[in-house]
Amino acid sequence: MLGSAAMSSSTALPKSLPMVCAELGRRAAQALSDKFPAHPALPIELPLLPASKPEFGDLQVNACLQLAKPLGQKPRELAQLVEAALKTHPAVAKTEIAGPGYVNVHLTDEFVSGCLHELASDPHHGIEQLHRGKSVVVDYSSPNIAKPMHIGHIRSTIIGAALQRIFAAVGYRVIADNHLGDWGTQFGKLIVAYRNWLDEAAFARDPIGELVRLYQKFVTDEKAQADALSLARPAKADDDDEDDAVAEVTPLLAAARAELAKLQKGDPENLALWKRFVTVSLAEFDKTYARLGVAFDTVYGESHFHPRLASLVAELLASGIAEESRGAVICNVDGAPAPLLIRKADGSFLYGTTDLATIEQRVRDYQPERILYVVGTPQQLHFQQVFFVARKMGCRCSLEHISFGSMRFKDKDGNYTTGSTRKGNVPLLDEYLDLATERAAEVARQKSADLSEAELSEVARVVGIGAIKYSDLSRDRQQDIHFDLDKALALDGNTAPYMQYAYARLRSIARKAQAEGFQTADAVTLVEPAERRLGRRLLDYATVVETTARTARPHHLCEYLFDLAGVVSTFYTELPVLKAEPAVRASRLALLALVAKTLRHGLALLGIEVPERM
RNA sequence: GGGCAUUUAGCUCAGCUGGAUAGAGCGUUGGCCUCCGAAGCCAAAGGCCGCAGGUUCGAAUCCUGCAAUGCCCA
Repeated sequence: MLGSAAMSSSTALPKSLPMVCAELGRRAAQALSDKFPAHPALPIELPLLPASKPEFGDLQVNACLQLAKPLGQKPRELAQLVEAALKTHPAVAKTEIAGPGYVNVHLTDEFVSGCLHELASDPHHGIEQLHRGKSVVVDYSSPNIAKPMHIGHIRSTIIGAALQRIFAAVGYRVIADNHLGDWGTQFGKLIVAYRNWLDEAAFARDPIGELVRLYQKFVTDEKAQADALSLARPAKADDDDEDDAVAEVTPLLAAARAELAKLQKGDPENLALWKRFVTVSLAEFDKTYARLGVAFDTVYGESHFHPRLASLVAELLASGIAEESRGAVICNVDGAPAPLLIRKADGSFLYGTTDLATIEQRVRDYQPERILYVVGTPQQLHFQQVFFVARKMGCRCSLEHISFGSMRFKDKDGNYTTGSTRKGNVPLLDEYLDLATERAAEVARQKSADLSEAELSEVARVVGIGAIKYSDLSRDRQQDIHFDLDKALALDGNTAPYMQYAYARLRSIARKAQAEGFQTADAVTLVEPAERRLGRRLLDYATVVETTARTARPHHLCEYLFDLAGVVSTFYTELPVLKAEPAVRASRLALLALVAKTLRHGLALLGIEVPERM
């Protein structure tokens, strides 16, 4: 094996930040293992981290502090070995040992400039296609048939769609699946209500609205029947599962159960009605998805898996994964407080049963490396159970619950409470999008008087929808969301419009340059600190996208883009571009073009469009 | 009762596998448009990182206990 002196003879400059980090990390590790051969504490590659402050340079090595004890050395002495190995690398301008044993690395401007040049022509924008040949399933949105999408659906839809694009950007084959809630006990009620009380005109105008009205009429009328007969009813009158447990039934409930049983046996008339509910609901959902720029690869609703459930349960019983308990079929789950119920005593199946059948199909059809469920935190136990059983069934892929917190709404007193669709204090998704677009239009009319009416409405759409998406994506998923309509619709600060504005300004500068016939340089020259900082920051993009994909946390990308927009805003207020001397101007135009490209690319991954003018 | 999360500036939130003096946005205060777009830029004030122990060269980050809040299961 060659020593570190031989390794440093390589002359080719690496072409990306991840590449140089890997090379430096190997060199540093090599330097230490030359001194301490085959020591177990030594890794193959020391991690090179981004510098925690600009004055510390570009990269830093902290590992000397950790290795000091196992190697029995003083941290600073190890740091000297590492520093000596790093400072001869062609991409390194300067190194220094600081504090108790940090090694700070400053990269050369030539290296940064070379990476920028590479970036400008790279179709993947510097993002390594590390996952080519692997596939990932993203299960998201999943609204219920015959119910409108409300604001609670927005997180799953927007986060899921963003992950769909982000995974594709790092090379995965992505299968986005909308696992529709299209099968359940509510359809018995809906069929009864539809046959008895349908208002054709209302249904033609607003099919989901009419289905909701019918459903609600069923619930109130049934409740009235129960009261008249003095029958006890559970407190949660809207919970279909609760109704199943009711022993003394009203005529309406009896009818609903009968229709449900017919539907489940494949009665042609009921099946046709059910299909109608599905079709009209999907048509409505598709309108909303189009507004949001969301597109699925597959829409396998729960009903798709229904034919498989009985045999699946039988197989699980036969293999001993499931067992009978008080008439029901359950799967015990190690470490969970409760087993997974897969068949009730009355013979009906549950979400968990469908979920297992779904995993089975996905594994068979796609052999995915990962399956992600973009579903709220309340489902946590459920997924813990389902994943455990799926693994017992032989599923080897990574099953991940991409959870997010519950929505809490501000009430009249300014306190946050859990909203309720039934109380009607939860905005419908489409109305919310309308509201945001109107708000954006007001601002646009005020700030951009020179735009035509057509341009204005396009800007309002892009900015309004973008603001909504960003307000969801920029928060880490896990926590509850304190939803404040005014804040969600705000267009200043850490918001999509801030970045869209930066983009529009960059485009404006580029247009003027083109009109003047100014040249854009082939390569960027970094002279001023603000230039250097901006160029350097552009190189982080690829790593950020990779981190975002790995952790499935889009807010990392949001944070980066917001920071980049801030850095470029400072740049163009501090430094002249069009008025700089020609050579400097050409370089800055190239730099800004790259920033614009990065902003557009990153925002596109989040599903946010950018306006050329606003 | 059992389980899972959360607690960081007045408010809403970042803080990647432990690393150098804890960061944004909003709000507050003060500057900047005869100069490529003020939906912008610059600056200031504002913190026992829930509390108490522990682990170590080093803890907002890891461990234990406690408290508060939220959710799930019966």
